[in-house]
Amino acid sequence: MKNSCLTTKEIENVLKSKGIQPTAQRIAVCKYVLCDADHPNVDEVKAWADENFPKISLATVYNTMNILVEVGLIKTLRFPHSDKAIFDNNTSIHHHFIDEKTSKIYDISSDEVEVKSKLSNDFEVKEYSVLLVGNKV
Amino acid sequence: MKNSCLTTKEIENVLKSKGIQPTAQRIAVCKYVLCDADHPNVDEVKAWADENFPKISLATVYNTMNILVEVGLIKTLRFPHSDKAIFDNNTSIHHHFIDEKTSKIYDISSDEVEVKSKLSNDFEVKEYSVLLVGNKV
DNA sequence: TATATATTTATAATAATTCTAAAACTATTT
DNA sequence: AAATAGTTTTAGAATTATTATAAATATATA
Repeated sequence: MKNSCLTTKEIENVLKSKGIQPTAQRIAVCKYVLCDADHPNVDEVKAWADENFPKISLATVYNTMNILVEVGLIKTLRFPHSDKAIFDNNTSIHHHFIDEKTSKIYDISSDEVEVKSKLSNDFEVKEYSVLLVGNKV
Repeated sequence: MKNSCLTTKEIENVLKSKGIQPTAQRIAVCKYVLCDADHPNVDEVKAWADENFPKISLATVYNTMNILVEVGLIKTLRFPHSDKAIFDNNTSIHHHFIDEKTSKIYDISSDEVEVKSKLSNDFEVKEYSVLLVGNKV
């Protein structure tokens, strides 16, 4: 398993703090999803887990991802080019650039793209993000 | 059928100009999708067609939407809250506000939300759009 | 340790979309 | 106008993404 941004103990504590039982499968998924993963879809999480964890079912992967989204540890993204959900462990405001050819997603910080809303008050904006599409050279 | 923004003749011409044979089914779908529809999904297009056109199959609806996207008459949108494709007959740069509660999508013009990119040159941006999420009052 | 509760699993079910191949339609050639 | 070639539509099968189910397993609690 690759070097992770969080120790097992830390992941356990994060899960507990959110009221989630830190089972072996959940910890394994989190090791990938909260650290090394870069906008993975469910298949990628499953593939990683199959290589780095003795046994996990696809149902548990889906279930765990849904739980992580519910408690706000990750976010679900969907883009026009694919019908698969993509997950993002960066839950603060930021943006995405998607390469037309490769479909690779790049995180774009709020510093790099400025958004100014002049919307009327009846639009109460809670969050926003910019999707940029183009060519990465 | 509701009052449409394009006559049948005009739709025929639009399709022909894109190299698409203007069949009865395609014209019917276009009457809705290019005019009255407001961010419909495939089900909504099918439901409209079932009421306003003698007979059309779901496969033809999918097929027609795909063709319209290919030639650039409409765009596909996908948002985190749903795994269904949503179609937009506004193909120029604009933005979307989605109401958390109702999932209704509001078009937001470029005048209302300003986007300024400071991205480095290796990101060649071809198009972009802002997704705003919140509460519409 | 026994028991209650929660989680995981394999599999079935559902839902969105695409594929297939025959039938129906449209355009073109005669 | 009939024959032919090419295109589109259709019903239904296939595929893919995701959720539901219910039995087996694991964990927490008394």
